[in-house]
Amino acid sequence: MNSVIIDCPEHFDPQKTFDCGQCFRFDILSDGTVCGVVNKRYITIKKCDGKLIITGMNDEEVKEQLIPYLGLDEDYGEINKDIESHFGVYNDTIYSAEKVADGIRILRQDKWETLVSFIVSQNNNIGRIKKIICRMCEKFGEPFVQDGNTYYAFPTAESLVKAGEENIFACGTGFRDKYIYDCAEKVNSGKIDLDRISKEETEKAMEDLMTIKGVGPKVASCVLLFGFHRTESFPIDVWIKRVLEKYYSSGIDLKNIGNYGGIAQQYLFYYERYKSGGNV
DNA sequence: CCCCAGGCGGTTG
DNA sequence: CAACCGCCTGGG
Repeated sequence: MNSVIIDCPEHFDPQKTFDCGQCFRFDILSDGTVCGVVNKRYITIKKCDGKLIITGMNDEEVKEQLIPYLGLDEDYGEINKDIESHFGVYNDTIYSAEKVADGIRILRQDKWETLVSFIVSQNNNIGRIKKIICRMCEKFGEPFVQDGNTYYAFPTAESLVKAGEENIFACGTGFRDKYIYDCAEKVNSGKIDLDRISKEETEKAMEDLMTIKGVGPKVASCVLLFGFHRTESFPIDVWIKRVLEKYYSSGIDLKNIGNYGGIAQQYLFYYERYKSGGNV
């Protein structure tokens, strides 16, 4: 299998990036290789001696698709400075978090896939989220063959509508079956147009996403951050709630955290889970 | 056995 | 509008 080798920019760690909870369809091997499906390609990424070794895509695909997908076109040195200027005024927590979480980048994932994935994620744990999504892909996603192995694309809205609530439930979704179905129905019928939403102001985009059953403030802001690349979106989950109480108890103005507050959120999230000894 | 997991919808006071 | 409660399910 031929591979593409490119220079790895500073502030990029594939392992942390794919293991920080923003995506659910990737595996990390014991040697640190990241594997998963991106745009109907099964790819592997490994960082080695300042290089990235990539399989599953050719030079052009890496350049056109993978670089933006990984967010390698962004200057995280500058982003970190911006984050520090907004969070550093409260205390030094953000500096510690940056140190631990350095290398995480916000991926540019597919909007639809991100939306469904974070509906599945509610009141759930990562291991089970991954299993559910995997089963949904195997049952309703379009298969493709690469190097003699069969892989699956993420199912389309149409295919989930066709599948129906019961078959969605059979993937182990539990009570979220109705939510996923409602979401698929709204996207498939055009009631929800993700491309249109992607052009809206963040506030309005939040509102529109929350018309889908099972999408509240947390899910919507995760979808905006991870699927729409709204890096200012700051999802508040139980971990971040704890972080805010613990380190920012004297208050923090969440309306004024800059254009990269969502990336800071990922740093803080990773930091807190790391400190709790958590399998991050 | 109980508790919880990167919430949300529905119902109450 | 804040506070609560139940929810599928698997793992600790």
